[in-house]
Amino acid sequence: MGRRSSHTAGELRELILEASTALISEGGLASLSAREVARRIGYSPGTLYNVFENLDDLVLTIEGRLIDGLAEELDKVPMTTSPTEQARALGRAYLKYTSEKPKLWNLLFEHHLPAGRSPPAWYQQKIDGLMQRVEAVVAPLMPESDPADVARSAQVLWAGVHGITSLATADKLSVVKCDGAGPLVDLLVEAYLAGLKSAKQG
Amino acid sequence: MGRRSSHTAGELRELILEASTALISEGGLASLSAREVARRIGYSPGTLYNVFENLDDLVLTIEGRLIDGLAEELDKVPMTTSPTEQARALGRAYLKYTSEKPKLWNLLFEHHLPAGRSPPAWYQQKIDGLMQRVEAVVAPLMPESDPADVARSAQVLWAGVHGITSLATADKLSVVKCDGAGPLVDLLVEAYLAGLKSAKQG
DNA sequence: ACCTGAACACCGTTCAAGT
DNA sequence: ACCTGAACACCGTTCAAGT
Repeated sequence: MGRRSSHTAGELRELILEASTALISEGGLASLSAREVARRIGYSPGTLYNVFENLDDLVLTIEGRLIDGLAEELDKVPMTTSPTEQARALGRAYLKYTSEKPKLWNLLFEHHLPAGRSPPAWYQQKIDGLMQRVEAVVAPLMPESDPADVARSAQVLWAGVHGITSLATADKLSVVKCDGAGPLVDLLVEAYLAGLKSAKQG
Repeated sequence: MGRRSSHTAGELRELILEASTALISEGGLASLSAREVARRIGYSPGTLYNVFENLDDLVLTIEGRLIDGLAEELDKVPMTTSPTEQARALGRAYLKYTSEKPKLWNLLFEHHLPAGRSPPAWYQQKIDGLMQRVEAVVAPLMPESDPADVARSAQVLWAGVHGITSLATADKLSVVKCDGAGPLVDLLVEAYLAGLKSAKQG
């Protein structure tokens, strides 16, 4: 049929991303299919491949937006309180963001590139950006420690919060009830940071 | 062709599970397909459906074996040392088990039942069994606390270790280098438990 | 330049038909 | 009783052909 021109290239791209995001939000990565996206936006399957290299490319783009969205939420956390309070707020923000659209966030863990391929450089940069936000909060709590120790402590804190939210939103590993995850995040942040302090003093 | 009888029902079941496990170990859940399993064991696709209800049923069976395998490893941890040392050993055992076959362990998080369906009762029981092992180690550290607090503390510890191993074996979220995960688990266990103690005393 | 739709090589699952 | 293989309804991706 040839050019349709009812949408600009940018609009078409947005249409595809919106439809894909909606599908994943409802049923996870397994519900995403190029043909279903094409159906929903009224184009043929081939059109997706004019805009994205393939489904992996499309999914990576969505993942990038998810990470950006979390970074924005973390930036809203006020930095005027005590470091421990900041860390708790950071953890709560992570929990809130990821449990509001759990299937979408789960995309970061469900989706794997084919064997040899590694994620693009911008992807790792976005992840690093998240980590830096955590380090900035942990650093004041460890004034005597070198940067490598601060980085490790931040990684552990981050991973711990991730672990709680991951198990809370998992449908099969419900060692944690989703409603009760908030207090668990608080407990982790408080006990872990208290332990860090006492170790440094002792 | 009719009956082949070169394998008993039990042998056939084992053949299917072995081929499936091999496929997942190599390329994750995405690499599993009923047709490929059938090809590898020299049967037709339909045969799988005489043995398992469907692929979800097959995958749940594999997941059950993975959980059992982890439980066995945890049971090898000596219970003669201090509770903190036991907890560290438990965390290390989890890390070792899950990072030896990361794609296989990832199955528990990649695989989702269809919308309405929930996992069988035995599944949750196996998960509970794991949690009880952690609680048994945490309980002596919190002699003054009621069982609910012990349970929550154990959940947080478990989730934290899971978070570290999860990020260490993830191919895209490498906030944690896989080699360096051991010390991070130690750090989490030690700091968190130290923090728990000081909170109880304070 | 942009989009289509047929084509190719795959899927999961069912079930009548064969031995 | 057990197994097959064709059938159905799907996939991702490509690309010659159309406007």
